[in-house]
Amino acid sequence: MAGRAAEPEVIWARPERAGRGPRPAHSRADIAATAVRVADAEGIDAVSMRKIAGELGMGTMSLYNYVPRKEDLYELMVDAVSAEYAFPEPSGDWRADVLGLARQSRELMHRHPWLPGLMSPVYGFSPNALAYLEYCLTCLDPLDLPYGTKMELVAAVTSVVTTYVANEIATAERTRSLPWSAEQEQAVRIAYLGGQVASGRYPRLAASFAEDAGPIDLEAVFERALRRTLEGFAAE
Amino acid sequence: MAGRAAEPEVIWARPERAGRGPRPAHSRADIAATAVRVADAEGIDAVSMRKIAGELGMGTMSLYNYVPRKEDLYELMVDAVSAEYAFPEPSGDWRADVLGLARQSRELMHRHPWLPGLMSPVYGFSPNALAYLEYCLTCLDPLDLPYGTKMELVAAVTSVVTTYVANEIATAERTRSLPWSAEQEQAVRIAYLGGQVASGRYPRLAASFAEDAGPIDLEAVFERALRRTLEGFAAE
DNA sequence: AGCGCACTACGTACGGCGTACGTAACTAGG
DNA sequence: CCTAGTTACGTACGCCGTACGTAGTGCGCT
Repeated sequence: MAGRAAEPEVIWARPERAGRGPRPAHSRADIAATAVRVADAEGIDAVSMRKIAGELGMGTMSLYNYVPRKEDLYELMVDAVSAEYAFPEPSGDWRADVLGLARQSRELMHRHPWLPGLMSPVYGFSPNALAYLEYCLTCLDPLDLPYGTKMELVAAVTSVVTTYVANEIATAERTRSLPWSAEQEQAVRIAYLGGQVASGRYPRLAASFAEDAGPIDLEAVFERALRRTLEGFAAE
Repeated sequence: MAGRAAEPEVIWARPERAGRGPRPAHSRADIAATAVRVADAEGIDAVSMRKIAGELGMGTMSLYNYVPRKEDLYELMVDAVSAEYAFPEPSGDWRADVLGLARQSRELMHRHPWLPGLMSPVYGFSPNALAYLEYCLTCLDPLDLPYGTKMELVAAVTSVVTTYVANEIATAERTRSLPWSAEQEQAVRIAYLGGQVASGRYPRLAASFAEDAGPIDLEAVFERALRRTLEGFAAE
């Protein structure tokens, strides 16, 4: 008889400790914490099965007993940092509560800059994700809308937060960790962009660049985007 | 004297044909089109420097004469498919025009499912991206807002489109191309989720799942998200 | 005109990656 | 107690991006 066909995996459905066999030497929490530490310190590309196994003092392939595929390791990481959320008692002002949560998300992503890149609809069912979602819905209790719409609100906020913070992080990361200086990078981009814009093919872009041009306050942009998103639902 | 230090690269600033040396045997357009074709047919993971060079009939390392880093190849790809946009004369109804553009984006991403994953603020300066941005601003001419705010509108729409279509594609892709059937996957996820929700720890989630539960119309969700986003700016 | 240099082309090689597979030790359920 | 399923781990395969060295080529400058 052929071996069993591959089965769908949801890592959260698989028990941490199997009945038979030797007692596992490590816990899922250990593994996740190690991967998070490595990613925070050396970037997400440093998170390889070899590296994490090494950090844990186990052979590379032993890690596969705990984490069947690398993607699952990412899933563990996202769940692990999601435990950092604080869920204070909802105030009754759903807008303020959701804003607070979004700000927490932003801080979380700044603490773990690899997080936006791992955000995926697929990871939406980890234990801490469920708790997060339940808390969001609790904050939205005062809002008289069907749950379907509330879910869309949560999705919209998540989308805004993820995209905007990803942008913040991308620009910040490019500043450091590149073999050339930020000034050089800026100079090259400005020179190129200036040339294009000066060509006259993009009059509105040119006008846009000419407009005031004070330094962009990323946090203010973030707050505005959030408020607009919430207003869209408040009006509903 | 040591060799020159690494210099910042903007591929669009580097001329396609250098003055000296033999005439290049391929064009950037060829290369981009080949990479797009491979990504469309076999997925973005099939786009490797070796593979693309092979498809073009050149040695692997020759490709590096055209594309200094793999990231630049991605940038070429994004720019290439951005040429598929149609830019009809703006109607004067900025909302309708922007909606039309967003729908074009959605279709573009469905034609090239790898596109959302390559979207990055960094690629915002390719020739076709500039043309897209200029056209967006043209559509927004009737709207009396500073260019800074119009740029935020464009960013907000882009964010919504990218996130939502990425979700659509992720769920669709997981359905095919997995070694197990969609029904199995569904069954496992439902079983796990059902168990969690039934535990009583997530009463609002449970209520949400219980609510009507007709099949989700992804396109309708997309349209609603867009309209809410635009309303946020119309009210400003 | 002709020289030199920047460029094209390409093979080889290095150090990584994810992970399939085989083997040995071990422990809990029947 | 036995045995089946688990843990642990080394080896190996086929990929990947790309640094580097070498050879040939044709434009720009003197």
